[in-house]
Amino acid sequence: MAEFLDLHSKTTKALRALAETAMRRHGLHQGQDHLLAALWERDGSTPGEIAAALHVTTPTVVKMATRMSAVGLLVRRRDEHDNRLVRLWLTDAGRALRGPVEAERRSLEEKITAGLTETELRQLTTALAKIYDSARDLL
Amino acid sequence: MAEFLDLHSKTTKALRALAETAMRRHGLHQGQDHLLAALWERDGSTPGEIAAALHVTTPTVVKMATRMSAVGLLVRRRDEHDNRLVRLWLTDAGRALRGPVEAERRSLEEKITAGLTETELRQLTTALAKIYDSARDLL
DNA sequence: CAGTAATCGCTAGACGGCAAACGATTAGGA
DNA sequence: TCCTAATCGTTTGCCGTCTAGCGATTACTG
Repeated sequence: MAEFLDLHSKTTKALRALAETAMRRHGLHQGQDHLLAALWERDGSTPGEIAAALHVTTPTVVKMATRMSAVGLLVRRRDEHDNRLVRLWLTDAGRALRGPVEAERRSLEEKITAGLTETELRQLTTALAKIYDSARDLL
Repeated sequence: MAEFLDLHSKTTKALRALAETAMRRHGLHQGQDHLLAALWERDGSTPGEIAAALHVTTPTVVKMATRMSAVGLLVRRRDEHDNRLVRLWLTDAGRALRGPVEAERRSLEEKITAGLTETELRQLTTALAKIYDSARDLL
């Protein structure tokens, strides 16, 4: 009964736990690395843009930004031309995490996929992408 | 950069959203169907047992049980022989959801995997199981 | 040009999830 | 037998996530 969904769910929880302990080593909470990644890619993005990039709602980004701002990873600043907008800017501390965090993430991916051959991994990625597309269509 | 992890993360969010709207049709919140499933399988389980079955911590089950008890899906009762234990028992309302919820879950699984051939689905399941095993080992 | 509509970020409140600490009960050993 | 250790459920507090609703600013339209 719902074989794939159950397996996916279990895997998700295990991967989340791994990612969490990995990121905690750098003083981050689960998901905060993704927010940072968005800023590493485009510093000064707005909460709305980041939310779209992370497949998350705006309030989620707002809350995370507040906490991350409190620990000095980024700063909030209103846009000069459009006063509705807020832009998030990395601090030196936020920028400094890029190397270590990206390495950590690559390392995790490698460990996780170590048991698969190249072919298996390619097939897995392709099939999972199809699942993702189906899910998006049903949304 | 972390190709598989990113894809998996996106897919998880999409599937979660789908499962949530599906279960909301039956008045349930995300994950509550799993707790019910554990009781359908073995009514009178303890929070600890359910937590283990769901790959979740005990406090999570306790909170969910409190809410689900408030809406009349189950009842709490202390074990007669061991007063440390609490057992969760389904109400008629909780039992009545089994058919519809299981059908909903099967339907979702079918829709999600409709784009894959039998072979692709089998390969996907096998590969994902390997990922899961790797993750568990690293935990 | 004025007023309405659209766009944004934010707050409030709820839920699933976790770790840590607490209290009560039972089991086991000196 | 009594005292300690193990076992459980629960509480507390935090984080990520969502929906709904609010307030402010900008854009558009008559």
